[in-house]
Amino acid sequence: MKKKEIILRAAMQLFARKGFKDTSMAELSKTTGAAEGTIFYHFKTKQDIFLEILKTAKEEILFEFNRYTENRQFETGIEMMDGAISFYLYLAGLKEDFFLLLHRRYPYELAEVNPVCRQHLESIYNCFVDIFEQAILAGQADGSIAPLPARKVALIVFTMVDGLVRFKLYNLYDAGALFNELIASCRRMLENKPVTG
Amino acid sequence: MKKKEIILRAAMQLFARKGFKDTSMAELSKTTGAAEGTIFYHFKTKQDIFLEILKTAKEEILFEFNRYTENRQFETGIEMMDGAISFYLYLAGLKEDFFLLLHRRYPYELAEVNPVCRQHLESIYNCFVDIFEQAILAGQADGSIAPLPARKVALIVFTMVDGLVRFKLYNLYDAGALFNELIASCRRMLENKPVTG
DNA sequence: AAAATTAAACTGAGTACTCAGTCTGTTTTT
DNA sequence: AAAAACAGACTGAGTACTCAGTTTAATTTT
Repeated sequence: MKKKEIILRAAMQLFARKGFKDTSMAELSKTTGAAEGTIFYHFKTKQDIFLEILKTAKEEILFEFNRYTENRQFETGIEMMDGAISFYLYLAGLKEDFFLLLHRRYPYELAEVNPVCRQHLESIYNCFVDIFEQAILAGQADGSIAPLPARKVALIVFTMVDGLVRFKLYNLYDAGALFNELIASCRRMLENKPVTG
Repeated sequence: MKKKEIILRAAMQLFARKGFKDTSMAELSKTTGAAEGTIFYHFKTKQDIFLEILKTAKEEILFEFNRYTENRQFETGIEMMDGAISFYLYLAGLKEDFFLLLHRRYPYELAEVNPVCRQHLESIYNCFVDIFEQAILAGQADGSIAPLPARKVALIVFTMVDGLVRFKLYNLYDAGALFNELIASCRRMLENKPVTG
């Protein structure tokens, strides 16, 4: 593995676990074995390291998302939603450091002044919400999901699932204990209840 | 207003908007008009300022919660839930800086090594989740809410509402546009559907 | 009521330290 | 030998916190 990639990976871990500001170049140099000069040879600034992490992660998530949608077939939209929630939680476990980073304030503060950062973040979030929206639209087509405003409800489902991830990352509650109830709650929220009579 | 209180209020605003680490004592000194020495006369360390902010905020939230529960009467548990959600969003608007602070990583990182911080945070979160749980229990007593595990579902509702607050605070989506749909989604999730036949 | 005493609040220059980023030079690759 | 990659000492700005001393306010003594 090239020094540049070693630096990127270590920086992602440190920025996620300790925060951007609380990670010094000296520390990054020490953990990677690369001299500080080497780091600044590959990246112009500390911020540039962060932006490249975000770009790489975005591409990896889009890749994982495509792999997920390709390999799965669901009977109904509501089952697709179960799968989407599971996928998000699976991804949060697979890329825990990145999700930790996404739950820090730094990316959003940078996004307010840096359009490149904003675009990366938007791509990532749109990708996530799209997953849920597509499940809802599919469910509405096959009749398993009620006729609700798809995008809005997708956002609400996203806040639920992402909130669970936050609980887990911040060690607030045992997120695993809530998983089944989360799936069941989503079903009650979305399911089509045919009007009788 | 005493210097000490001026310092506390300014520190809350700065810690919330800029972050704990990114707020220097020099800046706090400048915005309050108090010399740096004065700040350290009133607080032993920078961290102590944060802990006192948390303690004060906790007391204020408990006070607001009591005022809320005293002055309201609801017909059914499900209506009480609507009120609880509105209360949370109202509080998040009233004490925006504090909610910004609560959505930073610093409090939770400190909580992992500082038991006083952890206890303050637990009191605050338990208070919030209690509000939702009480509504669910009331609704189950009067038959308006389905027999679900009250605490777990209360946590899920909390993640939804707090997620909406996060959207608003981080300027990710227009939270106001989701309010009505959030209330409706919660109702679908909780409502008792009597079995016919 | 004026003066003397005490205590609390406040000040800002100073301290030791950390930081991102630079500079100069060496090694490795082409 | 030229170019790319690497190394680490160095810089100057910024950091939380200290301390010796000053100002202000309250209390006691005359």
